[in-house]
Amino acid sequence: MAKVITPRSEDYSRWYTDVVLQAGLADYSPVRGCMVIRPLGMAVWENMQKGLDRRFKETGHENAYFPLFIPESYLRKEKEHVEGFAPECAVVTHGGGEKLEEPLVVRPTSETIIYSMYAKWIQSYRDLPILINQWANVVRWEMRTRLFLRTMEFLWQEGHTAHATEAEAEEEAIKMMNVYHAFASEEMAVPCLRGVKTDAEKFAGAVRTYCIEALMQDNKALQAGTSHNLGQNFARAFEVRYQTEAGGLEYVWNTSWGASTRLIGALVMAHSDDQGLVLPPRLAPTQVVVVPIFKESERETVVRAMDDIVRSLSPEIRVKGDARDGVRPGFKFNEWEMKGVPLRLEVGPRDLAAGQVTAARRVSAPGAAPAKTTLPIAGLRESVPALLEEIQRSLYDQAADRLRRNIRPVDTYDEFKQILDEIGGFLQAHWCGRAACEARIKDETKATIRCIPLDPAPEPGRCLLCGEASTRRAYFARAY
RNA sequence: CGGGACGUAGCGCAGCCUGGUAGCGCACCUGCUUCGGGAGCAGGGGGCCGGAGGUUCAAAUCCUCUCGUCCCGACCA
Repeated sequence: MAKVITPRSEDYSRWYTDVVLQAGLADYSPVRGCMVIRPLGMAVWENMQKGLDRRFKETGHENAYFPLFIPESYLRKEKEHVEGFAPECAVVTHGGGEKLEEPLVVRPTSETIIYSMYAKWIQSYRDLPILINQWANVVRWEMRTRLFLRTMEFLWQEGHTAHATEAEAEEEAIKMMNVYHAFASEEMAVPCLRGVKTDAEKFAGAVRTYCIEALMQDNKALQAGTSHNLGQNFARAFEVRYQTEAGGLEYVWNTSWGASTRLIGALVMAHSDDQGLVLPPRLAPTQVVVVPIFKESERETVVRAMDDIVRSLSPEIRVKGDARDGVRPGFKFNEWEMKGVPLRLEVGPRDLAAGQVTAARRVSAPGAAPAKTTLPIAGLRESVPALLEEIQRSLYDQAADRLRRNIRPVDTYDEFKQILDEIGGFLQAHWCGRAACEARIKDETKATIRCIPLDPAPEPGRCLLCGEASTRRAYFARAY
């Protein structure tokens, strides 16, 4: 990548787009606002799917699939839901050359169609809980779009559960927020804040929305996953009732939770640099690339050594050998760095003579110079996995350190505005709990309440804006 | 829909002010030499200069209209 754009510069947005396009994660589509996910981006998404799906299964969920088209009337059944989503819906009015009797909405989210089915499936308390997830695409007619972060169509998973009790639904909603949090930390190496949304920021139709919030390298926040306690709102709208053990008839309690291909955007903005994409080893489609270095006369020996190394690491490690002709090693180095491969092994005659390879990490340990090291060929099966783990850990540590340094308690509105403008990051400030104060702060500073921590250490204070009594701090930030 | 910018080769751009044979870099094709951090040389292919009208002997260039894209705002996983 020829560009030298620092992540904190004013060209951050341009830098992000360059990284995505040049690494080959995605491309613009002929339809404005839509995105083509290229094989590299899809492979990252598939790895994310594996990690999330494993966690969903471990917590007792099953996958199912519901239709893309939703009768328009379904969306109207829940008042807040339709008000929240109607403006961004794509609607099909014609099919088979005829005008449809009832327009079909292309799902912006699937609560309505799924809960209409749950109404058929649930009769008794013995049918509960229902714990279902679906992997799908959804469409939201966005005004302004950005690759991965906001596109008109995106891929995601949405979990939809039904429970017999309010407490069980609440527990589920919090559990799934924690699943997202663990996934982001352990696999994406992206540390996140956890908490609950304010009423103004919550999902249309939810009682409470829990979320995880990540911090990007330009110090703007990004919502990375949400989990909603829907109460009985949709159960009432779709008549989802069950007979209790005692014989009574009750509405079920629902949750829904989702995470999308936006996570790929989060991954890029959290780790990548001016060399291009940086992928954490656990999600990298290619974890190790082996680049042979040779003069023509040495070709056969060196390529054979490369093949041996690739074979010895497979299939536990996702490893590729790059024996392409006509491309010089320096070019390959830069290309694989641009594509985010976490670890590169260089094999040349000098290395072979010494029984070793030269190892170059895509990102060095914090503070360390980006120096190359050598590894004995005989021990690669042990040293490479260990090195990948170390890389994964150090990526997380760097991001966690950056997050920690960019959470600041703030007590006056002037200081709040100053830090927002000059530094950004998360600001912990007291808030009285009134929507009017929240709205005015958003209006005047573009900062929103990203979340309120679940277990705040009680701390009396005064609202940032109005000065009324407050018992805890909320996290504010400018966000994507 | 408000405010700003821009449409010239696949991509990125210069040329426009001051009208006169369509250019550069990257990419692509051929050949040789190269190969431990984005190779060098030589040769080559590729354009309705977004579209329409006008002015002119002559328009990428000047004028009018139009279409489209991008950025900033309102909406948002």
